[in-house]
Amino acid sequence: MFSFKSKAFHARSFQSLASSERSERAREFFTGLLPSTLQNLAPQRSYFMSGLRVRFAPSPTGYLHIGGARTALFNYLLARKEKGTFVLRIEDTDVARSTQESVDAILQAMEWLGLSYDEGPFYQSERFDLYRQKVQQLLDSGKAYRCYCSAEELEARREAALKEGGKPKYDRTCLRRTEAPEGSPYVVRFQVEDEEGVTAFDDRIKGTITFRNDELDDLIILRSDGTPTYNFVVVVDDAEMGINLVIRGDDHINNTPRQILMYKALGYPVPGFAHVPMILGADKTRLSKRHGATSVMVYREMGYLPEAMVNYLVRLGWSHGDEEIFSMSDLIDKFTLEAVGKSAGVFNPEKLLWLNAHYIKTGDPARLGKLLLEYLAAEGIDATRGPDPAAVVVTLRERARTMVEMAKGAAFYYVPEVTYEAEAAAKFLTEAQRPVLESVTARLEALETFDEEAISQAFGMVMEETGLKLGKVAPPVRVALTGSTVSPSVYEVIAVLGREQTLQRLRRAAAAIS
RNA sequence: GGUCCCUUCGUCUAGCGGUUAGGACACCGGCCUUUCACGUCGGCGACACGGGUUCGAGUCCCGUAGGGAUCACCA
Repeated sequence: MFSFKSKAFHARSFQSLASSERSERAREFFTGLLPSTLQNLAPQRSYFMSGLRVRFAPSPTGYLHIGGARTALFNYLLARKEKGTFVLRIEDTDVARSTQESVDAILQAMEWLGLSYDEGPFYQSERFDLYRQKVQQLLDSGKAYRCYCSAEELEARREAALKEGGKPKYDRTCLRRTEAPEGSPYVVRFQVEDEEGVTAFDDRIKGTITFRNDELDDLIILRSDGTPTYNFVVVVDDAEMGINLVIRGDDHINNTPRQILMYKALGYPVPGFAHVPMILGADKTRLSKRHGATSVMVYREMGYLPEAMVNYLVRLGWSHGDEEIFSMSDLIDKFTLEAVGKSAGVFNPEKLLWLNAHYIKTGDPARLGKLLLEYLAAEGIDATRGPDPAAVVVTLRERARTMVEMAKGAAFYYVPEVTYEAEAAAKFLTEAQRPVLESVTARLEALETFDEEAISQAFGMVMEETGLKLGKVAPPVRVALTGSTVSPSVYEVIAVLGREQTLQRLRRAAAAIS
């Protein structure tokens, strides 16, 4: 079983936990599952978990986007499948660009998707003491050195090197420096040793990847303002938090060899790596705002269900034979890194929409009914009075692909007075149709039970009486009840609306003909 | 430009030396039908290219081309 090496981390982890109500809740949840004698072990980690420790480490500089969500999902799925531990860490070492709003947005999006974590969220901004200590360790052991070159100098040298066709690599001016300039600002660089050698790792998705060490730069690990940089803290934290498999976007492949060198220099075991391919836009470039919505929470606003998003995201780059539909528990059962593809995938909103329609069609009407209320409210419709939302969902679920579409389609049920579409009224609310409306009104009024079966029979009698086919009877009724020529089946609409509303709308329509 | 990664229908993918190269989304058409949908049946449509290895390559190897990522005191 894993044990924490660093006292500093031990103390700080509790500090972070205490700062987060969410992780308190997670802790209580797991604690409740344990025998009372073991409960005081629970805060650190649950005893029934396996050794796998993975993490999601977003940078809080914006909302949770599609790509990040998929990375988080893969981590989550593998942790749950292997009964491992899923750690959430907030990478906010760039204090200027990080915001609490972004942290909240990311947490909210993960909750919406159903991605729960076991430890964290840990904030790197609260762990600077640890990082400085580790920088000092490297300095003391001669594996890092101070560099006094200014950012402007470096930039100039980089450009010069590039212009001559050379590599924009740090020239190690300060490694050879014998006398440190008194009081000058400096950064700390990690020294890449063994320049003749290679650094290789066996990526769980991509296979073996090898880099020549002389391609690697002496990267900056501590800025002149004393704050550490990403490539360093990610190593320290992943090691200190006992992460043994790093699942992240493949834009990090190029960072991996120097991170491995730092693990070794700090005396840490090197974790496994799994680099998941990027998500591209339709033009095959990295997904960005100009490709449309990339924030997962914007999809919620657009009426998407979280299970559709999860299902779509996982199938983008992963497959299980010919299967397309996966619930979260299916995925926890079936997900493997071996079945993750190597190549980047194009984000296809059409397929997401199809999946969303599927989950609307098959979802629990009571749950969707509650959701519908929220989307109706967003449309400015008060649905506190009127038909049961669950019944409304049943009439609309086969013709709405998003909850927003459903809300628009459901509006007529709840408006106090239907607005007739001009063309619909002109065609179906005319003197010629008045007898039909009156006959339907009379038959429905006489009904003892008001269900679809009885309603259907009533229409049968109307057709007999008037000698008209349903194709002539239904349209004026539809317009009278919904204001539109497009709606669910009129029988369903009548049943859901109820006798009182139906008759009232029928009479109003007949009266409107004049 | 250097380095690294990738390459089966428009898109997501199945395939793990022998298949009429399968499925899904999208698109087109038929059927169903009280509107719109749903559903259902069918159609269109791919192994980037060139060399090898092999009795036999989408599958293995090497090139080429194309695409992507990365080269910061961002993460």
